[in-house]
Amino acid sequence: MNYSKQREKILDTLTCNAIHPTAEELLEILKTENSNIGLTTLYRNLNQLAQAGMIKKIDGLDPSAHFDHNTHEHYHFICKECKRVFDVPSEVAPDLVNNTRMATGFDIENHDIVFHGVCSECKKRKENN
Amino acid sequence: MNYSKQREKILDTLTCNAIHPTAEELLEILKTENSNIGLTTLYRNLNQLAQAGMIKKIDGLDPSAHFDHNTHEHYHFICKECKRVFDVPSEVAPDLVNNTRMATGFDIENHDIVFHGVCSECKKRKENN
DNA sequence: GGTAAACTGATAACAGTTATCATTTTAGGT
DNA sequence: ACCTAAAATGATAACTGTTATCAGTTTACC
Repeated sequence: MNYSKQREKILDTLTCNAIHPTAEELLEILKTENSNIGLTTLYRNLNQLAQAGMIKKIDGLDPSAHFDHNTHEHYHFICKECKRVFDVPSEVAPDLVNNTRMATGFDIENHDIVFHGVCSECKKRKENN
Repeated sequence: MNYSKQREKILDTLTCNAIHPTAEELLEILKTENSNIGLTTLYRNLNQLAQAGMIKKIDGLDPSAHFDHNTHEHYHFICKECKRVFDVPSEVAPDLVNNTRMATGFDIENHDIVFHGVCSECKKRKENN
């Protein structure tokens, strides 16, 4: 993998915008920063960075994939009201991989957990109405 | 929700083919059983059944969604070799929802876990080569 | 400085899914 | 049974997110 100006910018922008953006959302942010990166280039680099383990691709949230600069083990919660994506610490599922390896006998290389529900802010807002 | 011949057939076929098929796969199975159900009808009914809690929609496996007649709490493992989808019992993650509720303060309505790796059969096959 | 490999980005294609809508089926009341 | 309104069908067209193509540009290394 060679250096590229665009890839550096993409990684920077994702790191500074820890909101788990989709590719489209990231493109918008880049535009507002006067970085007109082509859509193909964006997708290509996001996939390359994910493959290299430098970012994480989150599937199963929307039709569209979200991207996360945080590569440490953690999970995700999506609020069905405001659609924001929140991090969930991996401690909520201790021994998950070991338990699953024992239960199934399979080699587990990675796993994702996605929670759906209502976040604190939206819960509060709904109660006040 | 009114009765419909097509919906009954779709639910039956999904129940008798517990392989977590995609919509396209299910359509193929239906065709071999001489049930020519329209693609739109299939998608509409799968979504309706999922909404009604009679089946489960599994996202985050492929680009395409898979469908599961088993609505009891359980998780999924997809083998990156043979692409088959296996069930994982929910006991591998005890107290997951409670822990997450405590850690985040959010209302959790549902959650999914997807494991990726290599299943026993494929592991064996690879070792013999 | 030259060259091979890697990268860009506009365009076109593609896959999975949903909207549209005229026709048919279902279910409940008279 | 019949009438009617609501629900369901399915062919077609549209839409969304993503990837392939490919000529031109940039990178890295001898």
